[in-house]
Amino acid sequence: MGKAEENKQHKRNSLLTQSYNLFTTKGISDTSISDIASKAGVAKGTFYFYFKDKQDIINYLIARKSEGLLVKAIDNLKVAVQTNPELPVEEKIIILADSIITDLSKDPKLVKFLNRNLNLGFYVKAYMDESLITTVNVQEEYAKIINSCGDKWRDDKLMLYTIIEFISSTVHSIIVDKLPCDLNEYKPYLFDSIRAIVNVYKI
Amino acid sequence: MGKAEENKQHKRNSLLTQSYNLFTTKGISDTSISDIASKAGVAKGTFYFYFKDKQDIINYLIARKSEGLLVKAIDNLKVAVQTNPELPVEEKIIILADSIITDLSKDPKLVKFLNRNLNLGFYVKAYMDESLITTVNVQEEYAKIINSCGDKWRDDKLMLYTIIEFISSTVHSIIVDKLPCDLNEYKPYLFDSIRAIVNVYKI
Amino acid sequence: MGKAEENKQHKRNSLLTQSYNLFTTKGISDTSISDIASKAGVAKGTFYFYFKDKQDIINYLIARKSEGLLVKAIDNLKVAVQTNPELPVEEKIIILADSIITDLSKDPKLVKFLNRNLNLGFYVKAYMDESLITTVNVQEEYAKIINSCGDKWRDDKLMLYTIIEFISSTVHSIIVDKLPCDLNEYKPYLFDSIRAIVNVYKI
Amino acid sequence: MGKAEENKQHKRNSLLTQSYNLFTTKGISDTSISDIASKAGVAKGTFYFYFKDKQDIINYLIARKSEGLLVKAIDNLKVAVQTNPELPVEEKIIILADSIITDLSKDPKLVKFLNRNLNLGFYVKAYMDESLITTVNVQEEYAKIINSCGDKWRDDKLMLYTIIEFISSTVHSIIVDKLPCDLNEYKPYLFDSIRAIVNVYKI
DNA sequence: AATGAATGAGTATTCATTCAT
DNA sequence: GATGAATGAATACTCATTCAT
Repeated sequence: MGKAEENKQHKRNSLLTQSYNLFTTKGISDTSISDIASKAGVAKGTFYFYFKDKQDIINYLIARKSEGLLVKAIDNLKVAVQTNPELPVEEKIIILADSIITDLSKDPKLVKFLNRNLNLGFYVKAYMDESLITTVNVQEEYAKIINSCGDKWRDDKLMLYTIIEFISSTVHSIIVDKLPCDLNEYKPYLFDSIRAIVNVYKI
Repeated sequence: MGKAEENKQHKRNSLLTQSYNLFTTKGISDTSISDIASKAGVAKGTFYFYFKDKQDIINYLIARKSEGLLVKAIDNLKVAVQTNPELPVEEKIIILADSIITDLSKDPKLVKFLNRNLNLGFYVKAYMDESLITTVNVQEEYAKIINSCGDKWRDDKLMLYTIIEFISSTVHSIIVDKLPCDLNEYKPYLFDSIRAIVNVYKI
Repeated sequence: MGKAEENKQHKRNSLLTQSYNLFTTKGISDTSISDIASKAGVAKGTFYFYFKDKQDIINYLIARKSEGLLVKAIDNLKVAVQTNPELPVEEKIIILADSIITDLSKDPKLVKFLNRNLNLGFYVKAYMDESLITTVNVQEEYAKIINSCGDKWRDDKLMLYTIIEFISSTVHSIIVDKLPCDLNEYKPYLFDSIRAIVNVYKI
Repeated sequence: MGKAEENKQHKRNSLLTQSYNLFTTKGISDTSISDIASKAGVAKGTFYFYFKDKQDIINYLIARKSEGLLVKAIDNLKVAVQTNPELPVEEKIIILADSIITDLSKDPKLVKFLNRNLNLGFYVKAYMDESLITTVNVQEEYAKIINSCGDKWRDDKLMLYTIIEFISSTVHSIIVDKLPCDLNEYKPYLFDSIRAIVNVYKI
């Protein structure tokens, strides 16, 4: 990567970082492109050199942020497996879910920003390649985990979709609106529900 | 209700109906108050006599539409119970869910409009009273159904919350984006998952 | 016309007048809607209440201005006819043409603004009714003049179209660019040409 | 011409060709320098190496296109003269006019692009030399034709100016707006009018 | 209760042009 | 000769909201 290319990456990153800050503090619709550009220290037109429009940068951010959560969850799982190699799949998935939920609960602004769109980071390829340095292929990693045990599945992709949707939607109201109850109160139900869903997909 | 009062209700209804049509065809952000007023045949200023702003009318619409779904589901359940009085709770809930999902699948524009906010129609009281003629108290009815059987629950409200979030989030992507699979393909998994979740909440 | 209606007409007129001044001094594309609104003493949004966009107000102006020329030419002809009632058609048309050309030569900015679009004021009905107070129907008047004599025509409307195009295009370069010669030098040729064209259309 | 020089000419030509395509399909004001550069396969900055700005390239195009029409008309006339050497001037001019009109009627986009500016190709020297390979001096050729006969003229240049303006303005509306009548219907009047104008300039 | 004229802040977006490489 | 990243001024247009009638 030449010096010019480095500089481009740097500006692009600055736009992503600053826009995320503005989106989560002022709100998406109250953040103008002008705001973003000036916070990032570039001219307004420069924004349009790097991103098509506001939705474009939002999509990159969702991808980036949700992939971050998913990658960190995998890392946490790997550690847990080292100390306890014989974990059943359900418990592996619970560990993943717990990692994600814990991170989200620490960052309500992120929850609000993702707005039940966690799945976008998992499924929508379009926004992943360019913005991320990670070489981890998230989908592949999750497939590995699910299929590393002796269990057979009715449809493993559908199970993952279901669980991610389940987590991101139930947790959203609880973290953002603190309704209908506290997260800690909800967690046991949530984890039991996840275990139950996993069992539905087992043959 | 005097003639004047009737006229007011009529205008209010016209605003609600026409705004829903515009929201679902042009999209919410591409629909202006001006559009709504002119379609409803009233002056722009009149809109503000009936509703605070755009979000206000949206909330009334979500309440109206989702309550409609929930009420219809109860009706369908009542019919089913008449022919089969000994239905277990799980199956009652499946009948409710099936009614809601079937209605949603027939009306993708409604799904898009509700945008995973089905719960709003269930929980947010504020927008219910004025806009609806129904005298059915939805929450009460659901409580009755769940507790009409011998089963005891760890937390019946939380169960309902969980199931409604679960349905509205998983079904949203499937109906709107037709991803990751077809609704008919997903239904068996969905119903099995609901049954599993119900069991989680049983003592 | 109520007071409110009068006020509206006044604002509309102010927008037309001020925009014409700006268009002819700064040029059309260098005049912004903002400029027009502020000169007319109204808010930017108010411009859009009266006119669709810049082209809309331009069309009204062209109609207004070119109709003005055509109406004045008729008036001049009427005077000439009073002193000399037996004028042949050719000479009547020359008097009309002379009136138009004389007015144009006194106002090069108008020539530039009309930009060979004199015909628009004659043919395009859409922009005439609202902006003009005149009750003179220009087209009808011209038809009367042409058919007031014993002559028969192959196609009187086509003749008029031809002559107006002829005048507005040849005179444009001469007045705006002062090329290829002076207007006074060109006039005899122009008038002879008009007479010749008139003869072409006589049966 | 060295290889580098050839390459330059090639790029210049590409810019001219591609900009003409864009101007006539998207319209002049909806075509940006960026569009032109990318279609021509060069960088944005390169455009400015070859042309001053948008108007500059437009002028070259008008010159190129209208000179093309005028040159082709001369060729057609030469052929006609071979079979019929005793043609009177009027008819020679009609042959030229017919050639130009026929070409224009086949290419309404060109008519729209030239926008009554046919004369630019005839008179404005500035844009002729560089862009054209033709060694034909159009003005000279036309002078030759007009003076090849026994006739004497009051002012031959003015006649030519008048006729070209006359053709380009009347034909413009007819081809672009299809108003006030069809070209074929108009042609006899047009040709008769041209003959009449020619006679006006004869001594 | 209803109107609709008026507001003017606000925003996205474009684009010609420059200049360091 | 060529590039394309960067600029930032410029502009059209929208729209929620108000308020005198």
